[in-house]
Amino acid sequence: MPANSRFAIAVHILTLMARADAKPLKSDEVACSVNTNPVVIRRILCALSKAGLVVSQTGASGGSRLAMKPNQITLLAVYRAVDAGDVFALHPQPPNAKCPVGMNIEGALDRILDEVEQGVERVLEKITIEKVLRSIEPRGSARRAS
Amino acid sequence: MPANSRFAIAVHILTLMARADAKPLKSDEVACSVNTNPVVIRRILCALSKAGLVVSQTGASGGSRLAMKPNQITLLAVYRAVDAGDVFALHPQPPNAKCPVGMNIEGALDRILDEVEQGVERVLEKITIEKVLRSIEPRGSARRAS
DNA sequence: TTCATTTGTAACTATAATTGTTACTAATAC
DNA sequence: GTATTAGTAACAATTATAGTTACAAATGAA
Repeated sequence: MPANSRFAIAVHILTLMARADAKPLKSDEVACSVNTNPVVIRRILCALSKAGLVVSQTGASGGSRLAMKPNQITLLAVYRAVDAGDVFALHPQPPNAKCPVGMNIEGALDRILDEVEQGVERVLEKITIEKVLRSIEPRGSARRAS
Repeated sequence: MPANSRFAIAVHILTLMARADAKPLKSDEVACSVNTNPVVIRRILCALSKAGLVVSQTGASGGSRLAMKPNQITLLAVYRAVDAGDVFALHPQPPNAKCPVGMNIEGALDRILDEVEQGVERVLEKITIEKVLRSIEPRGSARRAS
C-alpha cells in the first residue's frame, strides 16, 4: 500500500481538534471523520503526543486535545512528528565502490536529499493548523490570527 | 521495499553518461556501477528516453548516451522523467463527507501538496548533472561548488 | 544474407511497508 | 467498582518496489 498518509491524517486530526477548541476528542469520533479504524488514529495521536503537539487522557470522558494554540502548530512540526518518510530513496544496494562514480554518488545524493528536504521544510514551516482550519471553514466562525 | 530509488538511480546513470562523454554505455556496464540488474537500468533508461534526456540504440555496439549537454539537464527534468512519487499521500479512504472538516480537508491537503512539490522543484531546478559530476570527481577536472 | 549483440518489455517472485483489525492492559472518572 | 478510553502488541490483506528470466525487435558487422 506504500506511500504513507500519516502526515495527511495527522493534519486532519489536528484540524478537528483546533475546531473543537479545548474539548477532548475521542479516537472513535476522529476515526469517524477520517473514515478509518480508531487504532490507526491512536497510533498517529501517539506520535503527536510524543512530539508535544497533543495531550491525551485515558479513562471515561478522556480523549485528546491540542497541547498549544492552533497558530503555534506548524505543519513542519507535524511532518517531523509523524515519520513521513524521505522524498526519494537512495540505492537499494550500495553501488560499486570500484567505479569512480559508484564510489561517490551516494554522498552526492545524500547532500541533494538534504537540500530537497530543506525545500520541503521551508514550505511547511510557513503553514499552521490555524491556517488550514481557516482555509476550510466555509465562513462564519472563521477568526483572525492572534 | 517501498520508497522508490528510481530518481537516485537515474541521477547515477546520467552522471555515468556525462563522464563517458559521447560514448554510448550498455545497460550491462551501467548495471555494474549501480550494482543491480540490467533490466532495472533499462526500465529507467526507457523513462529517461521518453523524456528526451537520453538516446538509446539497439543492436551490436548500441547503448545509451545523453541527448544534450550535462549542464542542460536539471535534476528537475530527471525527477519529472522518472515517476518519483509524491512527498506525502492523501487519505487512503475518502474522509467522511458529513463532517465539515472531512468534507474539505482533501482539497486543503491537495493545495499543501502542490506547494510542497513546488518547494522540491525550486531546489531541483538549480542542480544540473554537470554539477553532480563535478561534485564527485576527486580532482583534476574538479571545480569549486557554487 | 546471416549472425551476434543490445534494447525494450512482459511476466513472475520475493521483500517490505502500510493500513486495517482484534485483543488486551493500564489509567481515569463517575 | 465499574464503565470508558488510550496505548500497544500481534497479525492479515493490500500494494509498490526491485530483482529476475525470457524473448521479440532492431541494429551493425561479417
